[in-house]
Amino acid sequence: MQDNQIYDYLLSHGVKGSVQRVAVMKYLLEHHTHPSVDEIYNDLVRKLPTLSKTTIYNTLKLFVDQGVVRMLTIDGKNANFDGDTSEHAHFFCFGCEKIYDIPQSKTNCEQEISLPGGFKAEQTELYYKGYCPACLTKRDC
Amino acid sequence: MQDNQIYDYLLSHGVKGSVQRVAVMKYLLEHHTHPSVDEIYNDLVRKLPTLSKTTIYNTLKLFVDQGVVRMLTIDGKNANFDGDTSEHAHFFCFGCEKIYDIPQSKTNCEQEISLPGGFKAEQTELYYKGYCPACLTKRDC
DNA sequence: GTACGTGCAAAGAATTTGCAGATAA
DNA sequence: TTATCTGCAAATTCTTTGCACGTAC
Repeated sequence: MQDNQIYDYLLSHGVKGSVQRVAVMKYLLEHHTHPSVDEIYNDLVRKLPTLSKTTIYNTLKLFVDQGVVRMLTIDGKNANFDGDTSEHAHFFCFGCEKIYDIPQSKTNCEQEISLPGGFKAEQTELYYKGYCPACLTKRDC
Repeated sequence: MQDNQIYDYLLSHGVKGSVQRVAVMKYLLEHHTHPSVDEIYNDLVRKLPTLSKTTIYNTLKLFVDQGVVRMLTIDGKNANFDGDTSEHAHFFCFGCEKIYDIPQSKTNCEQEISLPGGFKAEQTELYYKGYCPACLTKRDC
């Protein structure tokens, strides 16, 4: 994906671009690994040697506030980030500690409807935790 | 609720009791406020002046591992704890930053079924985020 | 007396803040 | 120019660890 496409993508979400911001957004669009701040930083600092972790924090906070990126708190330790804002759930594997995308249809979880008592949800996060197929095989259970 | 009932409740979940453990469990059963480590500590230290925050951490970790307590990572900052392990979702209000319980029926979210590709979920967490009725009124929207 | 629980102090890790220099419109 | 963005260093906060003492069976 071209940098100027990403620049426009950010602009359309109310975020002014910069070399660093485009790099972070590009990273999230190309890596569906739900990276942590550290992972993003360690990968990007090779291409942008002067990059600072503060900038990663600033950038991700901005992206999350503008709704360009989702923050996941599934692993209980670090925050993880997802450039895919379409409706889907996440699965955290206790074995390999990776986060997997899980399709989430209205049929699977009708989350918009029927919140009682006037609660109004702007976001929904559905987290599953357990063992992924590969780790299940290793453990024989 | 009597301390010895709580002692037995813990024992039935494989946790040996102690003054501190019973106090923490009692606190969680009596306060449905989804408290953080600090809130639990600050309240309990008045009754148990020698109480240490390390003990709260140790105790909660033990409880979560044994499935007596649920850990919530909904607020993105601190961990919160819930002594109610029955199936229900949580709602985090951006205004008052409180966590509310939300009924979660199979109809609302059929989470056990149909995880694709052999994923096997042991836990499910459904988080809503938005504004609670009181905060919605204040903001007029 | 042996194993386990508790609590202090220190260490470690993650994130935020203050501010000065760099950059872009 | 003028506002905004970046990045360093320090500060803060949250959580974990190591270890000595206490407690219970």
